[in-house]
Amino acid sequence: MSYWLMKSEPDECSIDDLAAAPHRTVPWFGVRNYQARNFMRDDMRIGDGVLFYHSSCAEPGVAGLAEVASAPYPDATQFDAKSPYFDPQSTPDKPRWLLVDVKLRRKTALLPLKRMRELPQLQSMQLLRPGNRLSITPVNEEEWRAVLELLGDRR
DNA sequence: GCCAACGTTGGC
DNA sequence: GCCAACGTTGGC
Repeated sequence: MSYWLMKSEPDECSIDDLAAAPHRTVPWFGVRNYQARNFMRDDMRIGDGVLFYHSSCAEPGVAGLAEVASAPYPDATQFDAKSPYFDPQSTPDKPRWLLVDVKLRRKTALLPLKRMRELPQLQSMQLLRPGNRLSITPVNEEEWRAVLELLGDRR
């Protein structure tokens, strides 16, 4: 069992969009970074815990808890010439970009990035490293527990 | 809108 | 294979 933090721009897919999706599940499309892809392709397992993070918005932070809900499979948007995520170099028999489905466990009170930066028990998180841009980062068990504790009784 | 960080591209 | 230029991310 592993844990992850996955960034989503609320304009694209917010925690409420995830809650409203069929089966409260969305394909994590649009990742075009090899490191992030490799996490989905090689390291994620169904049932892994996910911190659903709102980025590029007024109040960035963890907005809910989710889980990995599928094995990796090709991201359909890479074959769609009209999609901003279109990749002309990718072919259906040799897809470059794989994704997993992500399923909501529960929406939480927002744990703002600002607050996360202040909490000593979260300082090891990759998210907080200066210049971190990776949209998917591993979360270790201590960090996961610490975040759960912070979110625990604020349903 | 600025800018730091860093991934990607392409010339050599 | 190096590395400069360029593009993107994302907080502020």
